[in-house]
Amino acid sequence: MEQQIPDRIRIKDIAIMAGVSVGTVDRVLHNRPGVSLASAEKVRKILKEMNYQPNMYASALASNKKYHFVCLLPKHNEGEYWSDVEAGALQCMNEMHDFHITLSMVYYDQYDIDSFVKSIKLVMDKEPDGVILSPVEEDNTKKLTDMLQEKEIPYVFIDSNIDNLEPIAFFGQNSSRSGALAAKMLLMIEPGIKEVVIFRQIYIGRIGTNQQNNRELGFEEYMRKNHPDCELSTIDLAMNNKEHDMEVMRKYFERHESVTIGLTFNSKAYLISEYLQELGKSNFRLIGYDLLEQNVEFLKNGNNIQFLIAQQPHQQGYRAVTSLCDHLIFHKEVEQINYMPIDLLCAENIDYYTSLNK
Amino acid sequence: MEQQIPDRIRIKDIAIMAGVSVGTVDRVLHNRPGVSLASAEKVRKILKEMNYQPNMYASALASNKKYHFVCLLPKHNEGEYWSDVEAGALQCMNEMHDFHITLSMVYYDQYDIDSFVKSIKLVMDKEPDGVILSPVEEDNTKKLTDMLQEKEIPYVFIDSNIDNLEPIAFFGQNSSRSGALAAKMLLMIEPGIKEVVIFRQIYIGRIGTNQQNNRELGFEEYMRKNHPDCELSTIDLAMNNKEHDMEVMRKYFERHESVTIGLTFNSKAYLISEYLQELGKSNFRLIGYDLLEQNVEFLKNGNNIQFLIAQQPHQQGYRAVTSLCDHLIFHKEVEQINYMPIDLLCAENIDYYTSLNK
DNA sequence: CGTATATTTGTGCTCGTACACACTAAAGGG
DNA sequence: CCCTTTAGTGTGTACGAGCACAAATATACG
Repeated sequence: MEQQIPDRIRIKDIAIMAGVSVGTVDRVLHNRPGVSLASAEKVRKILKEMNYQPNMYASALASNKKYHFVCLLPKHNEGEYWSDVEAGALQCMNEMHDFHITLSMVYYDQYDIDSFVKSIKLVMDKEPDGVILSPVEEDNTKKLTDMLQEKEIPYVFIDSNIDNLEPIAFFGQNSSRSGALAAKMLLMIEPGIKEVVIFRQIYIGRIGTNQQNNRELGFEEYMRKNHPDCELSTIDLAMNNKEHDMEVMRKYFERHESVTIGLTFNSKAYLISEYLQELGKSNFRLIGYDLLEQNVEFLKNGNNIQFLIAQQPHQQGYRAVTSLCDHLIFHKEVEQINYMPIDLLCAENIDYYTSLNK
Repeated sequence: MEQQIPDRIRIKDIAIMAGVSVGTVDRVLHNRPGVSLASAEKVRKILKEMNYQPNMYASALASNKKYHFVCLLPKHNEGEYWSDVEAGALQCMNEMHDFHITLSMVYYDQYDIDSFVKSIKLVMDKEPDGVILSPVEEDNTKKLTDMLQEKEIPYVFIDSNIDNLEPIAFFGQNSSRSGALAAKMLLMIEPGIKEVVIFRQIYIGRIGTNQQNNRELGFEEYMRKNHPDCELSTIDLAMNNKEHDMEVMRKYFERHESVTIGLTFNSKAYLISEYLQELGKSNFRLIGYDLLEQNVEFLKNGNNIQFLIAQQPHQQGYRAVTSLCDHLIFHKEVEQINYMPIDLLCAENIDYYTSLNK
């Protein structure tokens, strides 16, 4: 009925047991040269036997090593998706401050390839000990990661992963699976659905992550398997040009009067809801992504948005910093592929979600 | 585009600025006597101005204080709900080990009032510095909390809260709200539903938490408001007496042939699914609670269970320990009421949930 | 065999905080 | 006026680990 853990073994204890001094144990622990093979093996054996775990607080205190991390994210405004990621990373940095960690942000323009390429230099100039980034497509991302790899600087991917590159960790959602969940909820809302529309955000010259695409692919696959009779139509929107978008919407609904349910695989559900309101379609139902303040508001008020699928961006940022610390400071194994939960929010459970994830 | 935090101010720095020695600053920080009013105020002023934050690692290192926590939970088997809570608490203890924290478990029999009363002495005998418990009904819980309060031992409630008592923190779900979510999902599965059945777990002489009841109440209220025409029937099951339960089920379905959807507000959905299978009702649909291994298995395989509502028990245990540490060691404000997220799981998103919450 | 040079091992100070103890200065008592 | 008391203040050591440097031992070479 009880569980206790004995007082921890110190370097000193190991030294005594091995019949050497703390200095020698220290050298073994840090793989520093200047230890005879005999001593080294004796110490290593006892370390293993005793399952020595360093007191990382004492270690951080004694160590003068400073670690500087750089976090490279798309430029964003307050309240947008990326600001949650950033907040998570900053919070973790603050909590880890006594381990001599600092973190600086670098931003690139998601819609401008040059901007990312330029930011590579900005990142390298800071001589980081670790980098967190939201990757763009493979070729340009590789330009950065190759430089990092050469200098043996570990890096972490956030949001989307690239198979051929080797981050120490990736945090993000399994997009195609979350698309499947969207499909499942769609079929719950309207089991016999005949036609559904996907509101796409289209960028010109975008160096986009392919989250949106993968979600859509996962959605399509699920629909093909479970409800192949449903017709899938799409609307391509700019999302930053209201006149253009409204025109496109109007045209679409002229020919598709009967469509009353739609999805959007980006985070702009609130915007589409605004469009829909303006078109007098307040009964149109939407499934969207990400808990932007505006999305949440529309979800709560029952304005079109039925469900939002979320992926704990704050946690992603937080854990990205954590994994760099684990890797560099605590020398712990770091799990490489970390899929975040696919959270399903509606008006009934949204209130208790946000409180814990900020 | 950059954010840095300056090196932290130390006690030494404060001492110099205040024109006193570190000893004096130390006395002020710990509210120890032996400081003149003038010095005390000078130091306090500078502490505030400089927003001094102690290096808690150095502090833990220097301090010889040991903290022993006791966690009082219902007796349980591996894989049941409470084992997740326990695992979370133990994990946190391990991570906090260098702060000289130990944790011991005490269990009581959920179905035996005496057992809880007896466990009170077991808890007190350990002379804990903090206690985590899953409360029973008010009167008996108060017997313990009064003793704790008298010795000024802080305590944390897990799972359910009791309004008149004063834990430093509570972690649990808003049960009635989660009942509302269950109702919402029910109405999605079958919008025009005419009758639904609630599978109740009935204890004889139980000193139960009232989670199950509150969920049911929340469910009923939501139904009354949004779909008053639906008839709500109930089946009272023992859940530990198959013959009896099967008999009750058979009788029920003789008179309610057409009911094809049900809910259970306890964690035994898998058991009901087993019963249903045996009755040849594989198309019956269920909404249940808590991610027991068996529940998850049935959810994945599509055996009756459509949705499971979860509440991050592991997190509850983890954060309960955290809040005791924050309160006792780090002297941080602790949020008193902490509602956990109401997580909604189905076959499509269950895989990515568990990985992060264990 | 003695000296120079590696190689290996041990010592001592440091990090920021806690706390016991030593010290100072002022007040009170004889 | 000296001695004790007490309030207020300062100092030194400890915590566990890291790391520079000193010390001791082993090896090489004339």
